[in-house]
Formats: sequence, C-alpha cells, structure tokens
Amino acid sequence: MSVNQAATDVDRRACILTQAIPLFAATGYSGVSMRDIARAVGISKAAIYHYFPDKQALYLAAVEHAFTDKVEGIRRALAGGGTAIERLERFVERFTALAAGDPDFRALLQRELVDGDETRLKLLADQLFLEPYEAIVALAKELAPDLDPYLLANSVVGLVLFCFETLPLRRHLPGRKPEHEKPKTIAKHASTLLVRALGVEAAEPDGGRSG
Amino acid sequence: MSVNQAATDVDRRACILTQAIPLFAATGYSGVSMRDIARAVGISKAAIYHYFPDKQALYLAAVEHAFTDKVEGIRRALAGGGTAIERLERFVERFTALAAGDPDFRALLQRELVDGDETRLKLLADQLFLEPYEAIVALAKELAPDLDPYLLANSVVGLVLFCFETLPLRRHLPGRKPEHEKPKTIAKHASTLLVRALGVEAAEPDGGRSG
DNA sequence: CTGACCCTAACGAACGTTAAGTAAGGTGAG
DNA sequence: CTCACCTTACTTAACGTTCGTTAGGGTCAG
Repeated sequence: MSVNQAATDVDRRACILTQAIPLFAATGYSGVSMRDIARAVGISKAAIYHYFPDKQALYLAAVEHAFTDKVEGIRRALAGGGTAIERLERFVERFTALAAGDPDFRALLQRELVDGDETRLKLLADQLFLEPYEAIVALAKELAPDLDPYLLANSVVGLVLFCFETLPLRRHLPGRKPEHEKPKTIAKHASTLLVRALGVEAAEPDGGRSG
Repeated sequence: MSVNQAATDVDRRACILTQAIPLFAATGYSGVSMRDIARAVGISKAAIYHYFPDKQALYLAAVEHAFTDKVEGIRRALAGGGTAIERLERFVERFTALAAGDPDFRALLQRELVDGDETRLKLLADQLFLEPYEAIVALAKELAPDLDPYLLANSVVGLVLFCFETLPLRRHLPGRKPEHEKPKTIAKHASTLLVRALGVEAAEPDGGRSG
C-alpha cells in the first residue's frame, strides 16, 4: 500500500508541491532538504528529480503554486460594486480571512519578502501580484486622491498582514487576548482605522453602535 | 600583522558578532555557515568556538546584540512631552529613521518573526521588547480610548515596517518612485494616515496645505 | 521495445563540531 | 634574571553527518 495520496491528487507533481509548501513555509529554503520533501510525499529523493530539475526549481514552483490560488482569492475580494469605502471594507475582511486561513501562504510571503532574490521577486511581481496590486492602487486612488495611492495600497495590505506577522511575538507580550488572533477582530480593527482616516462615514451593515 | 581589527574593537567576541549580524540578516540562520563567519572575521572556524559554545548561541547573541541598540533608540523616540498626537508623530518619524538606517536590524526582525522558535521569541519579548511595547501601548491608549490599544500599537509600528518589508517587491511593481524609499516620505505617509484616523487636528510644524 | 516512473546506492561537497597542537604572555619559585 | 608552568587565543586537520545531485537499473503500461 502507498503512504501518500498520489493517485487521489491531480498527479505526483502536484502532490510534491502540496507537501513541499508547508515544509518551506515552516523552515525556509535552506531549512528543508530534498530528503524531507521525499519523506513527506512518501517517495525517494531521486523521484523528485523526475519532476523538477533541481531544488531551486522545486521551490519556485512551490511558491508559485501556493500564491496563485491566493491571488485569485484577492481578485475576488476586490470585485463587486459599492462605494470606495464599502469596497475597502469588503476587501479588508476577505483578505484577512484569506490570510488567516492559510498560514503557509503568509509564511512563504514573509520569507520571500526577506529572502527572495531579484529574479524571484520580479517573477512574483510580474506574473502574480501585478493585477491585484493595480486593483488595490486604483481603489486607493478613489479613497484618497490627495495621498500617495501606492503607499496607501501598501498600508491597507500591511495593516492586515502585520497583525499576523507579529502574532507569535505578541503572544509573549502583555495584553494578549484570544480575540487578537481572530480574523474578525483583525479585520474590524484595520477597517476602523482606515475608515476613520479615509472617510467620515463608515458602512456598517451588520449592526452599529449608537454614537 | 593581523588581518582584522580585533584590537580596535572592544574584543574579539564583539567583532565576531558585528561581522555575523549582516550575514545572518542577509541569508538567515541556515544560510550562514560557521566558515562564512570565520572568513568575515578573518579567523578560523574553530576560534569561534572559543567564544560561543555552538552556532545557536552565536546566532542568539548576534540577534540580541543587533536589537539592544535599537530598543534604546525606540525608547528615546518615545520620550519627551507634548500632546498624544505630537508624541505619535515624533515616534513615527524617529522610528522610521531608525528602521531606514539599519537594514540588518529590519531583516533580522523579519526573520525572527517568521523563523523564531518559542524560546527565542519569549526571550526577545521579555528582555528587549517589553518596555518599548508597553510605552507604545500606553500612547495608543491615550490616542484612542475606544480602540484596542494593543492592536493600535501594532498598527503604528506595522505601518512603518511594512513599507520597508515590501520595498524589494514593490521595486518590480508599477508606480514606483524614488521617494517611496526615503524615510521622510514613509514617515509622512504613516503619520498622515494615523493622524487622520486618531485626531482631527494634525500638528504640522513644517508648513501645511490649505483645505 | 519504448518510455514514463521510481528505486537503491553512491558521489563529492559542505556542514557543525572537536581534537590536538602552538605561539604569546603572564606568574611564581629558585 | 631565568626557567618552568599555566592560561588565553588561536591554528590546522580531521571527525561524522547531511547536503544536492546523479548514475544505473528495475517495473509496468501502451
């Protein structure tokens, strides 16, 4: 009997990527050996070289594989109508849920930001992040014509992601509450901050405080 | 004659740390070998073991060494009087300058956030970040009593740091301007956003727009 | 038979770490 | 003063392990 679910997956190549992603996310490129990946998949090291020319190519494919799904999710989070503020709040909420639901994606992104060489970052920028980035920038232009839209777009994403980035550290700092880890709380906080900064009138469809 | 500046440094131990920090910042723990560090210092690998029991201890000492100076800088950035908004703006400006001036610190911090195990993060939290964190949280409480001060404190720091984190990626995305890399621009953007969200009246000593 | 798929076994290189030895400098006894 | 002795600070050389990668062969469907 086989140890893995190769047959149930699309194919072996996809299975290798699926198994490699959490490993690379957890300990990074140099922290994962071909042996580790082979063990996770349940095949020999040499078998991996049947699908990928070397470790670098496997890593790149894994990162692309992990990011493409998410980029599609971001695109959807940006779709739809409403005022700029409404679209901002919808994006923040969905993007937060997206980030919360996939720690591997978050870790890989963090690692690429700090570790990625020019080639890889250029590839990620051109092939994956370009479209959603421009969409967020367009939203930012609508939200605050007097602010730099590129920096604002970056801040919107950063307000969400940085919450997750610092979570393992903040767990050891005072004032920690369980709700700080919940996507709802994070999205609400980021939304509130942004809406206060960018629009006087906030859209609160799910019940509002009296004030 | 000696190849390094051991005598000019406080001592060899400090020299090893000084040389190791940029290496660890650039390629991470597993990306740097004891041979690399020894070569950078100009001594043999074995000599390092005279000062540090193993690689882990050297890495931990390097991280602590790199962070202690910065924490002192953050403390100073938070000192001084004025209104809460004024203190916020001063902190953002100085913290941005601090982060901009030391890419190694930024990289090491990013790496620890994504890579640091529980032990190391707990140590960093208790021994280094506790005091400045509480100070920023206290400031956040003043700024917006109705918001979660811990999340707000995190957002203040994140608005600055995330700009630097994404810089290597944004270099390959459209809309890139040289001023996006300048600390003045980053600080101004974060300040503007925060002041708009947290206080109606912004303190703008260097000339204000009409509006 | 062919080609896709996968194995075992091994390659050389690099890894963290240690053993053993040495040059330099101080210290105390004679 | 000098010689033996110890410690400090380092060296070279090697330890065993793990690394990425490959050679060579086996199996099985078409």
